[in-house]
Amino acid sequence: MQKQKENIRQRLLDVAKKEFTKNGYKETSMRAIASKSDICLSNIYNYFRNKDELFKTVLDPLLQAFEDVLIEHNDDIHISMEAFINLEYQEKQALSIIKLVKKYNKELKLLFLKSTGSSLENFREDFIKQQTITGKEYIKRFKEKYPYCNDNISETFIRTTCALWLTIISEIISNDKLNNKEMMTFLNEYVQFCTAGWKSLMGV
Amino acid sequence: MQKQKENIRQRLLDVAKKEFTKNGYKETSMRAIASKSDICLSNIYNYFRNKDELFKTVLDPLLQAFEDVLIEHNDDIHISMEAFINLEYQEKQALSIIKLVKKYNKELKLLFLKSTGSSLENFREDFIKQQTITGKEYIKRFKEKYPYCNDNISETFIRTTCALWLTIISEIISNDKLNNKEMMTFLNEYVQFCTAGWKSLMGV
Amino acid sequence: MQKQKENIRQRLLDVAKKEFTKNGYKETSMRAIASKSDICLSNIYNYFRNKDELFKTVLDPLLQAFEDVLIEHNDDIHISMEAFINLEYQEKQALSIIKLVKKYNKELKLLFLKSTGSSLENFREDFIKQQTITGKEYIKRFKEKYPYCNDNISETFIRTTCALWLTIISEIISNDKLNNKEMMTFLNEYVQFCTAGWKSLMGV
Amino acid sequence: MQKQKENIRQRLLDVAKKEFTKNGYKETSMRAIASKSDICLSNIYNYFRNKDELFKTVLDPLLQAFEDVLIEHNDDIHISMEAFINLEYQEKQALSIIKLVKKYNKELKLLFLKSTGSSLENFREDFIKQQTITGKEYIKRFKEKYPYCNDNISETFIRTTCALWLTIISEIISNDKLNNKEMMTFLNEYVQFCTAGWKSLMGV
DNA sequence: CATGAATGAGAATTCATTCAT
DNA sequence: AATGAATGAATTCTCATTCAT
Repeated sequence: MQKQKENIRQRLLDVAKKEFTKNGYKETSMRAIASKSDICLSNIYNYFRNKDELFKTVLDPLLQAFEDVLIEHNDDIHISMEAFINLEYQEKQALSIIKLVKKYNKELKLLFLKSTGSSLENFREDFIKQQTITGKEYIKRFKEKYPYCNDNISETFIRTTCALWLTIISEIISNDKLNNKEMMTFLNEYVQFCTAGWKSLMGV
Repeated sequence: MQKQKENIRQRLLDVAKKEFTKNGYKETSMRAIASKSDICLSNIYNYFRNKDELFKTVLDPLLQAFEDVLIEHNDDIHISMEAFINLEYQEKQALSIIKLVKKYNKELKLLFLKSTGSSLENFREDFIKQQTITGKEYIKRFKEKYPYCNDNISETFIRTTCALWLTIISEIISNDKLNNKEMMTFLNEYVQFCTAGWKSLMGV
Repeated sequence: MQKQKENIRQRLLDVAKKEFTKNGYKETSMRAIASKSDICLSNIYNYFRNKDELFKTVLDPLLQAFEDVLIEHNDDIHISMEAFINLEYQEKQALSIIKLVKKYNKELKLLFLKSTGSSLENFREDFIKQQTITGKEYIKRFKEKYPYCNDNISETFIRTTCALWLTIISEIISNDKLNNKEMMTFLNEYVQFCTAGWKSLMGV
Repeated sequence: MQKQKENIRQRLLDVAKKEFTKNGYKETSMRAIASKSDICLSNIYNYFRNKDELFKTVLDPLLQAFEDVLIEHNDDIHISMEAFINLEYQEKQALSIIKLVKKYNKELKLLFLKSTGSSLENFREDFIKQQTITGKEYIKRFKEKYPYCNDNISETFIRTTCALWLTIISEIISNDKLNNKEMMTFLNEYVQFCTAGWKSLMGV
């Protein structure tokens, strides 16, 4: 009995993910989810309060992962030149992105490209805002450690680099055919590009 | 043969721009446009064949400007180190972007952020595709002129820089309060960042 | 001035005929007629009271011709074996049909196939009814002249032969490619078929 | 997965048949069907995908019957003089038509007289085309069996006799008050008429 | 006469959600 | 928990016609 319930719930989530991903939040109807999952339309409401909650539940694992990454990243943060020089460190970062992207490819697409109309439609914007704060803090502490560096970077530019981060992810997930090696190549280019950019801007 | 007074037409376009910008294409109803402009719903259809055409007409000036910029840019293209070194040239480019963004702030927001559901919803993607082709061509010709440079850049990365270009614009338009000076500061940071990045990547 | 008026009126009628013929009464909009004739929509109402009147005016010549044919036919009616035997007479009849069909091809199509929704939509039915009465009268008088013949023909059958008459016309007008010779061949087959049929039924 | 009770569905079909028959496909609105059947307008769409499907479902039994008749008739076909001579055979044919017409009186009216605008609007035309092919084939095989007969019959005439077949049906169904006996009388007249006609034309 | 503008009724269809059983 | 049924608001769009100027 209990198993049966989970069964239905999972089937709903699977179908919902698929449909939401294919057509976006707004263009996916509860009807469609019901019929494709062979579950009575009104029965869906026994499992999820409404469409938005179903949507959020679909994205829950990704949202969790995002939070984990942020927490880890913030804990991990060590203000040092290392981030600019240590390629190994950078590669590790890149790999963790790839892992995330691989695991949550569909969900990322959904969250960033297809969530208009849902309560998560501002996630991208919110995320950027938060990351911008973190970025500013980072530069401030960097300045404290390396006083000769230039910390006079406009907030807009910091925002932009955060947005770029998401643009990168969007690019990867939009491009279905990238294999692991191509991803690594790409990320290395990106890392090299940004490293040079930041060094130039901060005068280090 | 009916010919409409510009009066009404313009009022419609104004209200439509406002509403579309506020709620996006899909979430804006013809009803709303009608009532906010005090024009009978069915009367709208004497001026625009349908919602999509109204939307496209709102964006027409911007689309025109885009085309002009592209054409001019392509004509203008001169493969040279100058693009990397000549700050004056870069500043000129930056200024032309600022002008575009200032003039079409709302329309840009609309086109890039709120056009889902309309026939222009793929504009961003199409634009990136086209620009990627131009970018690849540019690198190829650059290599011919400066054979010692590295032209081994992945297509994905080129795509990303094009996307970045649009991300930049999106950032500027999302941030309503930027004055001219802040914009210039920001664009200079961006130019410096990218210049350093490209130099590093291409080994020049 | 007067010329101008006729000009517009005629242009309207021409375009209306074309559009009505193409899409039928109901599916043709006044708007379409206005725009295709480059005449202001509301101006149409200076020439025709409403859509239905425009439609009827388009069909007026045909309706006139129909009336003429009926009157002539009724005057002409001479109850005699001749109608069954005299091939020359029959050929004359056939030719007059061809002439009518050739001249009013489009109008006939319109009247019989595309008038649903207009006040003429029952023309076919009304015409058949009227012709049925004539047919019954004819048989009655035939019986008076040739008492040994069988006049016990059901009304339904008489109706059917009238309907057949219209079916014939519909067939000819549906088949755009028939040339004169083919039409004559066809009509002769029809005449021969009906002659034999009637002779058998009436026992003459 | 929703499965509907037959109850409501049937009520809808009944009302739809009535309304469609009264006003034709185009002039019958879903609104009207909803209100006359006391079923919420939007609820109809839980039973039928759209107006056209509702219409086709109403006519489904008739369409089935038509297919059955055609198949049976084609199997049954035996090229012989019998068709011209054997009155018993002809009467059998006539009776089967009567049965069809009695059973599907309303549906036939609907299909042939009121389906403009629906996806079945060309049924009559399509049916005639198909029957014309069958007719030509029949004559060809008849000629093979009875070489002395005349097989030089124009396609247009064959088409016309097929159309006549439908005209007959239309006549019967237009005339609501015919009882069985009158129908038989009428069909016998028709059979006699056609037999004589065909014999004359084919010279047998 | 011509015309720009308006209009109100009506069309089909979709949707998320609710409710009694 | 499951389901059939219902619903009301919303959507885009079409149309014949009228009216003041």
